[in-house]
Amino acid sequence: MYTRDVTMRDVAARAKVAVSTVSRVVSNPERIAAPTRERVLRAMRELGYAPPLSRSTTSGSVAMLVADITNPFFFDLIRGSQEQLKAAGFSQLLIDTEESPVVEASSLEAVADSAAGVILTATRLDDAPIRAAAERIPVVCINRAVSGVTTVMMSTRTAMEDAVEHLATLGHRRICYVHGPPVSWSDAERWASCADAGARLGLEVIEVGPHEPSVPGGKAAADDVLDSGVTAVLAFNDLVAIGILQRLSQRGVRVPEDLSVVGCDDTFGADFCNPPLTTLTVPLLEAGRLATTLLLDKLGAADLAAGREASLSAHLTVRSSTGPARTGQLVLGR
Amino acid sequence: MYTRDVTMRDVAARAKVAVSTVSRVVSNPERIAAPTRERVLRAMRELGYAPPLSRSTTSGSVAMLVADITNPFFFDLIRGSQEQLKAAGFSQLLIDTEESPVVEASSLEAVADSAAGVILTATRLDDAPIRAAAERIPVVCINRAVSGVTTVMMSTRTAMEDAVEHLATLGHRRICYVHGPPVSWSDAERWASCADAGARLGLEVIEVGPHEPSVPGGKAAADDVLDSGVTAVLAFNDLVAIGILQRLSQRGVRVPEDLSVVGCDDTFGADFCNPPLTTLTVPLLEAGRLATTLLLDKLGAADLAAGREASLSAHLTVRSSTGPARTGQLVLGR
DNA sequence: TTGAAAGCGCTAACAG
DNA sequence: CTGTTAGCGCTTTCAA
Repeated sequence: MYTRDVTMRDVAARAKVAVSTVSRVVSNPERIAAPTRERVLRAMRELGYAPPLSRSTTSGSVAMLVADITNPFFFDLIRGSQEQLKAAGFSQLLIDTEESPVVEASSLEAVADSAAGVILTATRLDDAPIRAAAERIPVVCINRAVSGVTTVMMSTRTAMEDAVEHLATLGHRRICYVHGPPVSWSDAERWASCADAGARLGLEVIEVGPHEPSVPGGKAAADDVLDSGVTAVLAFNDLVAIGILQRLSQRGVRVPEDLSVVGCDDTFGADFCNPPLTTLTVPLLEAGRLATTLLLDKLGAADLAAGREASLSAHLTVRSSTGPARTGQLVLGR
Repeated sequence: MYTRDVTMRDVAARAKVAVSTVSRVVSNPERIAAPTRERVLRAMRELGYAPPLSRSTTSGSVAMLVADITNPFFFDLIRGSQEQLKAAGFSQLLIDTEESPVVEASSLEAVADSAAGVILTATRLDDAPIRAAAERIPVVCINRAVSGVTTVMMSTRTAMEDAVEHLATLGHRRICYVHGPPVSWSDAERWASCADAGARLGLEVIEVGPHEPSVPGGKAAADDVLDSGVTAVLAFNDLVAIGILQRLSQRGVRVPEDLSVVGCDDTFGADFCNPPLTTLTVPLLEAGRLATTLLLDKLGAADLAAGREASLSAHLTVRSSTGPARTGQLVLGR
């Protein structure tokens, strides 16, 4: 009958006080004399009493699920969200789903009733569980369209096309794209952009992968790339590109003399790796900010001058709020 | 009187069922016929009913607080902890304290009653709040000694001494150490190691900083380093070292011809930056594992074959469990 | 499968 | 500052 393992009654008995006193120690500690309070707290510890958790204490937080906390791609998404959360007085719970839909599902389950809302970034989940979660708790997705769920998309289409065009200008006729995770929306969009631009420019575009979106994944991809006999490679992201660079260096292939390598996202590492990487910028910070603003809006916890008009549509493509410079720009190796 | 904004009674009325039915929908959904369940769920959504949170749903998680989620130093700490948590069926909550004691304190406060335990890594907090937290919830620190609180320390003393000796062998007579955060235990230990080794070998060792333990921090430090007229620099960590490398490259200073740079921690980026970085390995993965094992031990949630003997002491220095190779080893630039 | 009702854990009003 | 007590939210037993 609604029995807990150890109750306030037990604590009260051990501390020789009334239950109400125990109750007050939990909710209004300052209203209780220090010695009595100490006695009660000690009894709690000894009995292992866990006070009831009021939703208010725990719901001042918003969870952000990321596929790989070790992937710098997520850094600015995290930072952008943090900014907005801090301004609204919320705290951030980060969860690494380790690129696993299973871990992601159980994590989502776990935070669904401890956080006020959830931001799903580059989720590996099917539509169904995402919709199910969205019924229990406010959800915003980044780079994943699910009907009925608010979504922020970062398109890299034009930048990808610029990159392919750039390679064509350099004289490349046969290039390849290294796929990331099969379930990734970004991967699909990036591949489509490559294929389209290649067709338009009369280039032969080969597919390699899928591979893990990580440095080891890139190393694995490098051998496939060399076998394919292309002269340039576009990688799903910078991590993969860096992995390719490392493996090529091991095998004595020179970049860019023998092979051109282009990454994507312009994340941490792209600017100081060797040789410097050509990559595409993506408005990560802005996307993190916007997703969070949209979520806070759902929670009724934001004033939201910015981002309001965007929230009118459930599906939207982020555009940089700081001018056109940072959106999907091609950055040549430095 | 213990009133909630919206209760099961309200939901029951709207869905035209008994409260007990609503209760069952929350705790045993499968015991309720699908149509009734749908009606109840819809009423919940419409009224904004939030089911009571049972501790069990929420306490299957352990929080790890990190000073900067963007700092690769924490990657293996996170991964090591994850491994152990997964094995014990717990989930991980990551919190970025943004190098701020204020944010850290409030985050700690926030998770204290939503997580089963907390791991504090490289905390910027004073002893008092750490001890206070440890009274409410099981706490383990990494790289911070607080009496009465279980701690895992990663000493880099011998590796640091090796590094200084290595520089002396190369002929350097005047070197400097770039400080990280003033409150960091690691910083104090690293500086002490440098100073001792320098004195022993008759080198002049200059202090620079403190600087932010980040790439921008390293860039800022680089100018101070050049002004000091040394021929070699040991940085608090790899991020700072990489920042120094970048700034030196901008100013046309060659590494290692004009100036030797040594980092610390052998983190992501150290192996592919340009020029390659000489750095020190630290048993991060093992420390993350051990700290987590110790915490799970406190929770009575682990079988713990490994790490048991270590837990006998509240303060301990981690030694690599995978042989001597990874502990505090000097890694020359590749 | 569902409802009625009993009873538990907890809080809050009130008295001292 | 603390105990008594009424009463709320919720779960669970029991019966249909």
